[in-house]
Amino acid sequence: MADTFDLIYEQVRKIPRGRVSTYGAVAAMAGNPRWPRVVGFALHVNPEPGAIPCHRVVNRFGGLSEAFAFGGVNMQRILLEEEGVTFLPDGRVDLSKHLWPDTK
DNA sequence: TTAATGACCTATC
DNA sequence: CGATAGGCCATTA
Repeated sequence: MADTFDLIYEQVRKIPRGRVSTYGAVAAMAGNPRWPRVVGFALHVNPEPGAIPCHRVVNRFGGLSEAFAFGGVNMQRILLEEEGVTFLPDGRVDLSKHLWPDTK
């Protein structure tokens, strides 16, 4: 059942606080660099919203998702800000400062 | 069962 | 270097 999803959830759960990761990165870390779309679906299902911080997962542009499963997109922005994430005036997350893992 | 779509990304020209 | 096109997995209808 939760075989492919479990890997994704595991990766998302490993995301440190105050940091954001991308679907492609999570998928790649999960062991499948061709699941960015499945990752989105996995988070869409979000069977454990209390253990799967989807708000820490953003797309390659740093833009959050519009179909947030927690309660609201604005709530996601607050959560990230509370965690210490910086938001750009464009409404995107500063991947250059919170992208995880830090590609350096 | 087949077909289409989707919280996307990577590769190539 | 920059831009464009296509493709992959899974799910749902």
